[in-house]
Amino acid sequence: MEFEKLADILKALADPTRLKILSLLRTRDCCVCELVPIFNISQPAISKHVSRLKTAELVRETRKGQWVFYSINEKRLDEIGYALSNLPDLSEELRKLEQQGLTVTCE
Amino acid sequence: MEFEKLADILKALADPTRLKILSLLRTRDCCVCELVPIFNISQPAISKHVSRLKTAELVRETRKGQWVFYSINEKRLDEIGYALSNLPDLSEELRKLEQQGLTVTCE
DNA sequence: TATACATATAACAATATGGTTATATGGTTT
DNA sequence: AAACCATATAACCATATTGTTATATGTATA
Repeated sequence: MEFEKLADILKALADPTRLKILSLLRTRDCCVCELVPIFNISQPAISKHVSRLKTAELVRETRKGQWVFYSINEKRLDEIGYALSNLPDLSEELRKLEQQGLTVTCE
Repeated sequence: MEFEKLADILKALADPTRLKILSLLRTRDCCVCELVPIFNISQPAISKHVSRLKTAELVRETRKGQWVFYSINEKRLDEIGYALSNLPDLSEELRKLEQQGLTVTCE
């Protein structure tokens, strides 16, 4: 995964409210009106948080009557964990740097 | 790991420049003056990025003469991957919600 | 159809983020 | 001591983030 895209998904994860929402969704799918009383922020704030998670494909939504239920995309979460433990090999960049004589040698 | 702390570390990771710096450090330790020509941002910008990574304990620094070499803390990175795949169980919170009659049932 | 409820969007404010240039600090070398 | 090089910090700016309140939209129901 490219750095820009990985960074975007990490930004979606990098908020305590959104992490707690994801944790809650591990137990079961929830709709916005269930999440609101758990946090002390407004309904639009919760709505924006789940929307951010949806954009990053960390959750999916399903409308059921007047409610919209959100579910966690565990696969996406594992994908990110994997990407972090397997960051790309950039030794080629460092070799180029060396060819330009820009590396620091220091025994 | 608590949500606040995990979010802080994820914020440190959630930037393409910092992700690339971490990738470079996988190959070998680097000092700031080696990183600067790889990116087209200023030396102080790079300095602030590595400082952010250091605060999150994602890198460690070692002074060698006039240079400061940064090394990756792979353990920390794996820790985060693990935390993401094992978010806490908040079923208790949802049980409380149910007792308050705030859950939505919808067959 | 009118009303009610759940969710999303708009407009705004305060703060955080990521860059800049200028300058200070720490260590090396002449 | 003076000059030099690497790095960090300060002051600043533009933009992004995260919350607010007010309002629009979508669906169900009296």
